[in-house]
Amino acid sequence: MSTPAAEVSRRARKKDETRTRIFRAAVALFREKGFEATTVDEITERADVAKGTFFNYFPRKESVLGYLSELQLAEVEALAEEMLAAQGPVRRKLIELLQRTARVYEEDPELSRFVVQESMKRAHTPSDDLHVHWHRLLAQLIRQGQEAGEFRREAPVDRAVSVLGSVYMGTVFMWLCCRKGTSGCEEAGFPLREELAARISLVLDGLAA
Amino acid sequence: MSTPAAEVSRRARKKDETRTRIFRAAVALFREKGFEATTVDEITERADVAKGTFFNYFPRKESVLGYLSELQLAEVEALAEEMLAAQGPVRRKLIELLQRTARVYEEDPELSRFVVQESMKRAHTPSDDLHVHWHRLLAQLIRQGQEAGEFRREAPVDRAVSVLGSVYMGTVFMWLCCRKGTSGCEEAGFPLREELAARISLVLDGLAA
DNA sequence: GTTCATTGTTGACCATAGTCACATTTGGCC
DNA sequence: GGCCAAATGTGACTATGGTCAACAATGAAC
Repeated sequence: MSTPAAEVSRRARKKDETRTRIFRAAVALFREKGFEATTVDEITERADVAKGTFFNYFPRKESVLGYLSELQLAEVEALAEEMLAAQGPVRRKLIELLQRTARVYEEDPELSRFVVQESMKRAHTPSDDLHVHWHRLLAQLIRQGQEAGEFRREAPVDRAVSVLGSVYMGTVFMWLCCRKGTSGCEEAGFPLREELAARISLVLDGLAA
Repeated sequence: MSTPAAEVSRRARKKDETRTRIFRAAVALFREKGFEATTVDEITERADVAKGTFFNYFPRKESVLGYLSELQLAEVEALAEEMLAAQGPVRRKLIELLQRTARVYEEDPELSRFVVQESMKRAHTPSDDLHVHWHRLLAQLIRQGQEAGEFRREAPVDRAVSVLGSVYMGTVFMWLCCRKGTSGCEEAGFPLREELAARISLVLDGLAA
């Protein structure tokens, strides 16, 4: 073919395969022995590539976590569109969206702690496409609420998104750090989805009397 | 003396001196060349101690940042007490407290980014005395607001503190990442104290109509 | 099938955070 | 002063994340 073979040239395929192999090996090891305890050497050994190859695909060890959260966010994107299109009070849709998004962390909280930490580092750099997109989706939902007369129109949408985002991230991260079994926390922590709903409700209703 | 010499034995003094010398050298270097670009070797060289000594006082390079934020928080503590005792609407006191607390980050935003990042890592572990204390101070202020009839009594104090804390941290961190000159952000960012006040107000008044 | 630029792979190499067994200092006790 | 246990200091050493110059595979053009 003389065209650049729209993403299916042998090269592109091999490249994708290699990235996936490295990614899979890395995540598997992270789950088995923890993020910090896993070395890049172990990852490349399991993925059957040289060490240098790892850094061709992921500039830093932590970048694997970034890629993981990209995949996770992609899954949630469909959900967000669904919520935007759904009927019913925006308040309920907002809370349900965030609750269902948070579910992914419940699968592997230990690893998620590092994923979220990495996310937070990048979350606020305006050049991060991932979070810009997420921000935009939330913004649409808020605007929907304003148009429906459910939310106050004076509140700037961007500010509202930032506040809700902070509360979402803060809640998730606290839950990840406070679960039973986490070092420095023997007590049972709190139920993530319930607390998330409660805190978002608090923001919606306001603390003032 | 036969008593343990209430913290002023020669040993204790020397220990303190050494810790301070290491701390000062570290912070000076962080400001000069950035946190990541500074090596532990450089720090110990400037402080005139062996490398191992550094790790006697700070288990990890990042711990220096933790100690720095302890010192900063201690300064702010007096301010918090002052606010608790002051007259006037709790809303205003709360906003002023957070605004004035945030000021410390404006002095050296570049370094503060790492300080705050480190803080966030520890912020949510229940065993961190520093943040427990901060949490308690905020809680007292909120309770004051409830008793004055300014804040809703149904809202659990702990939840309110967590929400306000998340918004505070999120705002500060976003500002630190989005200032003019930060990589990936040419635009001017936003004025920290104004945005902080606006977001806290949003939480107090609620987003719902 | 030969050539060649481009893209991808490799592993020896480097920098540095963090460890540890040993040396030194301290201060209480006789 | 001389002794000792505990606290503190030391720097050679290790482990590991990350770099890079050389090398190999690829595929387009002829």
